[in-house]
This record gives sequence, structure tokens and C-alpha cells, in this order.
Amino acid sequence: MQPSSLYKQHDFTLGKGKKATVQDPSTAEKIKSAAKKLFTKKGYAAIRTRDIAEEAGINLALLNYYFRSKKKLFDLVMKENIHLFLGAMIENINNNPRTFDEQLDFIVDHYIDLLLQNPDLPFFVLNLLQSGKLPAEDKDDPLFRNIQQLRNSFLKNIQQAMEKGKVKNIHPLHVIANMMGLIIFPFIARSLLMARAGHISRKEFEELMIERKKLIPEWIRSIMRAP
Amino acid sequence: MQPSSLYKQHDFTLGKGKKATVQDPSTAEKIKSAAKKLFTKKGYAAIRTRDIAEEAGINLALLNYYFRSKKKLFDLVMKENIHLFLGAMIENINNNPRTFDEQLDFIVDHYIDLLLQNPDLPFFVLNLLQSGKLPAEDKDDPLFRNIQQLRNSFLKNIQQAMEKGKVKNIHPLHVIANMMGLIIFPFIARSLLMARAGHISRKEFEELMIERKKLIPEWIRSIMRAP
DNA sequence: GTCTATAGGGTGATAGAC
DNA sequence: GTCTATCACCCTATAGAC
Repeated sequence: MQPSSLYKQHDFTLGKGKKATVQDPSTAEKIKSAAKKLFTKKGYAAIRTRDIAEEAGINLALLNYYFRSKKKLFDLVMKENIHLFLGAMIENINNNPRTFDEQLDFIVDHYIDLLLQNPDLPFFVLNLLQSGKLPAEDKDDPLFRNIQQLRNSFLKNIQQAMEKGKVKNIHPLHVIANMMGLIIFPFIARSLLMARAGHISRKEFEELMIERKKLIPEWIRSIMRAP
Repeated sequence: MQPSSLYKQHDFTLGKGKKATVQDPSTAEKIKSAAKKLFTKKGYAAIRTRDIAEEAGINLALLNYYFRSKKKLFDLVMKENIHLFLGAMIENINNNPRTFDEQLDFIVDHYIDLLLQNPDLPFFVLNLLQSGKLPAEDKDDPLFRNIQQLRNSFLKNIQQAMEKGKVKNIHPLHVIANMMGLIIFPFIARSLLMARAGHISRKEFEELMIERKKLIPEWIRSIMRAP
């Protein structure tokens, strides 16, 4: 008998038509976090269901028992990762910073914190992007509405600053690309950077990333400032 | 009968012990460039040998006839891609620019040209990096010796400029990461940037990247300049 | 050199005992 | 809920005809 929902919240039909909902996070949770770890690090195609079962320390059959299929398990991980990746911005909306400078400081700070805790997240997203499997923005998902809102206000702020002559006339794509690149790139290239730009330990790397929380906003501002 | 070398330079033993070397690039070349296109875009695990055969318009068996195995074909593509990726720097060495500014201008210019022609190259390299399959630097390969030389002179130039007080005191990893990130990131995130940072066509994107050839060195310099 | 057919092994998924 | 055993399919690689 298969669970009716994907996440172990079965409706068991008992005798006399009674129903009971059983919560049992432990095994399903083990599988899901193993899947998250492996899929995030290496992508969908490179991971076998057997790898996930082994990582979770459970039997292969349980994976299908709880999640029906590899694809469905991946979709679940993908959804969570995308929310994690975009979630750093939600707080921005809720915190309601108005100016470009405030937004900049907030985003840089929160994203670097996020990436320090989830260093493989950018690779996962870029992998989706490259394979064309990044799902379209879901109009019903409040998260995406917030993102769109943030993007619009961010772009508007850049536009206004340029019109007032406070910053150079610069295409918004440059600003977005620079900000994202300065935040994200060190994490996707970290093994290269650690090995080749001097021999840098994991701890030193993390300290340098924390240092970037202050530096990147300064850099972005100096890049945009009129001569 | 299998070809003795991987790349279709057979020694056929003819009657009376004569040998002749036959050059036949067309089929092997078709397979290799199909493999390059697909492996570069989606990585090793996501591509089947059937995909390559179809893309090349040849029979599946020919792939193994010419290249022995999927793995060997991938290794060949990997080697070529790594050389392509690092080759943009070789010319730098051969051109012998001395100062940091000269090196900076040269690298940015040549890398953006390279990436305009091979936009999927960074993803391929980062994919190798992430899966831990990037081969160690080969001491025998002159390419790697040149890279090491360039890296050292680049790092030395940064160090010297800081000692002379011409630029801020900044960890070299920041400089390398910033330069690489500003050059490479727009290409790995291009579909995201084109769709979400305003609706940007392929042509507009390329024009913006060409614009970055002038802007990035300015940005790097303004980032490093003492206040 | 190129094809068809198929071997051989891996992989996702399930049946059925407990 | 969890396990063992196994099916059915897919994928790489090769044998053998032409």
C-alpha cells in the first residue's frame, strides 16, 4: 500500500470507515535530507536512488514507499531549494527597506549568510538553469510575487538614482549581474579559489566571505558612483 | 577491429606488411563535436551515448568504434575544454604584459571573447569542479606551467601595488574572485539575467558583454583604489 | 567503415514476506 | 513500516554481416 500523499501523512482507512492521520517524520525525513544533500551537490542525473538510500541508511524500497519515484523526490528537493534560495529576499520585502542602499546591504548580508550555510545551493540552481529545468515562476506562489515585487523596486531605485545623476548611467543588467556575481561566484568556484589563489583553509575562506558582507556593498557603490 | 589510437589515425596492415596511415576526420570529427556540444552543455551523467550518436547523425556503434567508450570520449572533450579555458591566458604569457593593469585588460578582453564564442564553457568547468573530477594540474603540460607562472606574477603584482600604497590592502582572493566573477558569472546565469533583469535579447546580451570588456577593468581598479 | 542485433550489466520501481 | 528478491527497462559496449 502506497501513502496517498508524498510526505508521509497517510490517510489509513481503518475498520468501520474511520480515518487517522499518522505523522512519522523520522524515516521520511532521513531520506529527504539525504536526497537534498546529494541532489544539491551533484544534480539529478549523477545520483542513483541507491546512493540516496545508502546515505540515508535505509532500504532502497523505502524510498519508493515514501516518495513514489526518484523524480518526485527530486521535485520536492528542488522546490525546497528554490524557496531557500529566494527566501533570503522575502525577509527583505517584509522588512520593507526603501532605499537602494538599504536593499543592497540587506541582500548581500542575508545571501552570504545563506551561502555560508548552504554552499552548494548556487550550483544546484545554476544546474537547473543550464538544463532548462528551472520551473517557470508560479503566479500562485506568494514567494514569487514577492520576488517580482523586490526586483521591480530594485530596478526602479537604480533607474531613479541614474535620472537624478547620483550614479553613472549604467544598464541595470550590469548592476544585477555584478551584485549576484560578487556574492555567488566565490561559492561556486571555492575549491578552485582555495587551492589556487594561495592555499586557503575552510575557516579562512569563511572569514573572507564574512569580510565580503561589508566589502561588496562598498564595491557596488564605488562601481556605480559617477566619476 | 578497433582503431589503435583514439583519434582515427589507424595503422592498417596491408598485404606484404606495408603500412599506411589513413586520415579520415569527417566521421570522428562529427562525433567529437557532437559530444563536445552535449557534454559541455549538460555534463557527463545527463548525456547518453545515443544522444551523441543522434546529434552527430551517425550510428551508435560508430561511437565505440572510434572512441572505445563514453568515458574516453568525455575525457577527450574535457581535455580540449580545459585547454580552451586556460588557453586564453597562454597568449597573455606569450604577449608578455608586465604590469597588473596590462594583465587585467588582456585577461578580461580575451576571456569575454572566449565566452561569447563558448558560453557553456564555464558551466562545464564548474560542473567538473563540483563533482571533484577536475584533473590535477599536470606538471608535464606546458599549459599548466604557463598558468602557474601567470598566477604568480599576477599575485606578485597585487602584492607590490599594496606595499607601495597604490591600492587598498585587500586579500588577493578577493581580487581574483571579483575578476573571475565579473567576467564569468553573467554567462552562467545568462538565461536568468536575460529573462528577469528586463527582457533582453541574445543580441543585446552580447552587446552588454562587449561593453563589459571596457567596464570590468575600470570596476576592478575602482574597487582596489585607496579611498 | 558502417550497419543490425544483441549481450551484459546497471537502475528505477514493485511484489510479497515479515 | 521495513526488508529481500526480483522484474522490466534502459544504457553502454560489442559481435558479426555487409
